[in-house]
Amino acid sequence: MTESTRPMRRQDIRRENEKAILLAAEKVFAEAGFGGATMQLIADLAGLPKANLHYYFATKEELYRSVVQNIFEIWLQAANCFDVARGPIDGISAYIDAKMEISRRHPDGSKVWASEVMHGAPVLQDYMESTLREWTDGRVAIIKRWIEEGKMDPVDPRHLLYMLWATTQHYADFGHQIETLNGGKPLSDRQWREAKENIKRVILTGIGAQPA
Amino acid sequence: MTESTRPMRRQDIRRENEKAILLAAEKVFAEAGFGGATMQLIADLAGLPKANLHYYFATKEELYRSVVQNIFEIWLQAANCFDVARGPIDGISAYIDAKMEISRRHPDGSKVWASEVMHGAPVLQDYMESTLREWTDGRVAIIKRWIEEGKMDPVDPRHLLYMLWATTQHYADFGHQIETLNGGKPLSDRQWREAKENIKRVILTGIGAQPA
DNA sequence: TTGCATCCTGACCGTATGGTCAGCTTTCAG
DNA sequence: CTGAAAGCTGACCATACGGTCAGGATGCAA
Repeated sequence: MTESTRPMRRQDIRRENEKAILLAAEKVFAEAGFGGATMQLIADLAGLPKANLHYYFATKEELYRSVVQNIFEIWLQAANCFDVARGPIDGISAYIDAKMEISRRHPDGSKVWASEVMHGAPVLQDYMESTLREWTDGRVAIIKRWIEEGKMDPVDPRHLLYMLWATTQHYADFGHQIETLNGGKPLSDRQWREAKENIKRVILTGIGAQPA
Repeated sequence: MTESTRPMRRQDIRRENEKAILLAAEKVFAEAGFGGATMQLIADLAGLPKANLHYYFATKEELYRSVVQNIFEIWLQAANCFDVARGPIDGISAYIDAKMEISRRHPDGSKVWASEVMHGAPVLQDYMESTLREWTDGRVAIIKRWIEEGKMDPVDPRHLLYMLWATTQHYADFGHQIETLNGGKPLSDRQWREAKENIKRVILTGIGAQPA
């Protein structure tokens, strides 16, 4: 393909192919769902023969699992913004920004994750019961503290988190709908900025967030 | 099956079978996605031989289309609450209640709709470009009027609508995640009430809604 | 009762898909 | 240079799926 350069090292080959496959898989799984995706389609998009996919990922399930895990990592990383913050304005603003950026940059990943959860999390149930639960409990504790410190109104922390997740992910998962309602065009830079601002403003005002 | 009663009328047979098939299909499509769903599974769940499905619905696509259209109808009906209202507090409250009720009563339908949109609305693109667009434009106009009349802060109407959709549908589409984080149990009546109240409170406060 | 339209279904078919494998080429340590 | 390990792939296979169909069962109008 792009190889007019010298032959690649073994290591590089492995890394590049896995990356290409995962990227292609993410897109195909997002567009067609697990059931609708075919190894052939993924192979074509990755520019590899189908048999080569099975050399790197034994089964379709294994490949799918890798894709979903990748998303989950990214998803969790957005949490950092939350922790460092001194109060709801900092923390929630940063979290919304981070999650909106994920929705914009990794819409396919977001869709695969949504699909996985919608279908009852067949591969990631264990993650949800361990990692996700811990993560959520941690954030709930932070929000509770903010409430106790009078930094925001007494809103149920869980429902607030759901609201944050829902609102930000919507821009990825329902991106096609938004695009259609936007005259068939993707949101512009300006529109993305407006979206973020609107969400932040409504939610921060809505919970009565006070400057730290 | 349940027929210890007299033979059914033709009309009834048709209606009941179509209903059973659509219900089963909704569930299977929701759980497995279009690609993952099989006619055999739907047939089993509906308690009918597979061939009988094809007597009522020629193809899998046709059956799917019927399911998605059904959802879309329900979805649009929730709009009425919006129209009758005098101001944002009435209108948005009622809309949130209606959509939350849909999320609770028709989670499968909601998932199928979400799936359809996530995959680029292959069957319902035309609907989105006509009916949905008109509906949205109408609601945007109403919200704009409310803003002009000083009944709420100048929030971008579209992003507000997305926020309403996202937040309410989240409880259906990501119901499994919420359930997992709720200790593996479905939300109780009380928790559903709390969810509604939280959403309404945050959003109505967030947009600075004034009593009509 | 009769005739017909509707309703039903087991058996079947072509295709597409996930996965396998034997054997090839390429890299690289010693 | 050499041999073994890693990487690659066309051809193949079993299965499962959507869809068909011939013919039987059933409701119903006349």
